[in-house]
Amino acid sequence: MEKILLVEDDKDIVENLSAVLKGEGFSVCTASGQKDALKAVEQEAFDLLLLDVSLRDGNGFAVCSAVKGSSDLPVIFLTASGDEYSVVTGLDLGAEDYISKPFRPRELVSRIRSVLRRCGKTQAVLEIEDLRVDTVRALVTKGGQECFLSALEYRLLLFFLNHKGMVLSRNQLLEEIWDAAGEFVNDNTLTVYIKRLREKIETDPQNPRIIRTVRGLGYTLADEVRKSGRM
Amino acid sequence: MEKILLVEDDKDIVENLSAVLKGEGFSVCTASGQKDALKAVEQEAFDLLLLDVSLRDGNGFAVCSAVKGSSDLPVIFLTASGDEYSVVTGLDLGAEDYISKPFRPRELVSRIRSVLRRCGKTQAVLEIEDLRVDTVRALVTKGGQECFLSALEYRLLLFFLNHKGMVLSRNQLLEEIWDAAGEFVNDNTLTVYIKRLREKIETDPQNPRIIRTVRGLGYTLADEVRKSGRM
DNA sequence: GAATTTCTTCAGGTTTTTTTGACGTTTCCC
DNA sequence: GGGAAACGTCAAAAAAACCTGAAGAAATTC
Repeated sequence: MEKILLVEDDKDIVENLSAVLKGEGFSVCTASGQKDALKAVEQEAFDLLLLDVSLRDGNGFAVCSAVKGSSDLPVIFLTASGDEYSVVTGLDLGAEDYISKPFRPRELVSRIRSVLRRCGKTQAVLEIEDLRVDTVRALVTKGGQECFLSALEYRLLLFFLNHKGMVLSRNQLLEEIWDAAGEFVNDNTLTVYIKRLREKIETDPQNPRIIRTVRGLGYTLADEVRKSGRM
Repeated sequence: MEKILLVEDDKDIVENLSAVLKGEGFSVCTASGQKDALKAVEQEAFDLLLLDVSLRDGNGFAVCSAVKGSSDLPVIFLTASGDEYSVVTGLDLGAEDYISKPFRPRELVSRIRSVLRRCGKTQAVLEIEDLRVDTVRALVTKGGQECFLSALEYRLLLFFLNHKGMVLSRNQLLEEIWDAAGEFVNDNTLTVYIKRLREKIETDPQNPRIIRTVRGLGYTLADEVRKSGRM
């Protein structure tokens, strides 16, 4: 799952885009100003930066320069319509692409995909134990046998794989996987999905090795599989 | 892999474009002046020439004339924005297309692909199972029998073939096949087309092997045909 | 300008996924 | 042990995703 940092200070756009991108299977973080953006880039490893040209505390160019100076993180600018100057500047600063507002979400997604592909940021295969996830084909296999996951099961697994070793709280998971449209879902939905996922990917679903419960805190996908259950 | 010669003397552009094109799977050589360009064309066989109109040692037209005089190498001009005169001259000289700066990398890539296809410089025959697509003649056959596809059906199939193995989301397909002109189409249009395409190219349309549905994620064209469906 | 083909949409059906609520089990603390 | 919270299980209801056939628009062809 590719991580995108969206830097934009129009709340409506943030909300809308966030939902769309999550729906398309991206992991989205947001920042609303230059400072936040730079801090986020420093702290976390993103695969792509979606950068509004006009921010309250200055323009996006500064952010782009800073980022490009210290990494090869791909950048897509969001520009106001017909703002030729920004386009030129953006591309000069090494941005990979730009898109003018108003844009169709679909088109943006397609641009994002294209840029990610071009920059080789699309991680193709994730593995843990005898479980293999081919993210290009959306193909999950366990010991060579294909596991047929539903869309949400797949998304959940992907999120775990991209946060190996971290304990993910129930809330965090509900937000990331379900909150795409801003709705709330029953807390138990997550529990059910964990169960289903375990049934499909664990060797012994009653005694889960891959997705472990950390009582009171959440769930975690074992970074490396330790020998025994209990500690 | 198609070989492109990029003739341009702005170092930044060269660097940027080079990276983009390489990222998209092209082989790129560069030349910064008329002389270099002509020498390169003589010495190596390219599939396409990307030619800046304004070069330090004269304009790109001379290069174009020379090249067109002795070969059928396709040419795309890079022109300064709004420079109508160059556009006309370029096309008069037999150039296949032009694009004005500043341009979106993605757009250039799509133009390049389009020109290559038009000029038959791209892979001519695509195959899967007993299905053969001759992209030069736009001829599709299944087990020797011709399939009569409509323009959109053909475009859809081609897109699948060029993205073998990838799961393509409905949005992505709508964007690529339908949304090019900015219009929206009903989501079901895609569904209907998938059905029609399957009826024409699948051995058993009820049980599609070539274009598979990945519920919740999209469709995919199997890059190798696996034995069975469900397990 | 009528006929034909292609494209798009609609309405309805089928299947699968997603969500939920009721109830069981484990864990922890008093 | 009793009780409360956290987590697990199950099955049924609700919703979404996908498929299908037909019919109205739009474009092409003759």
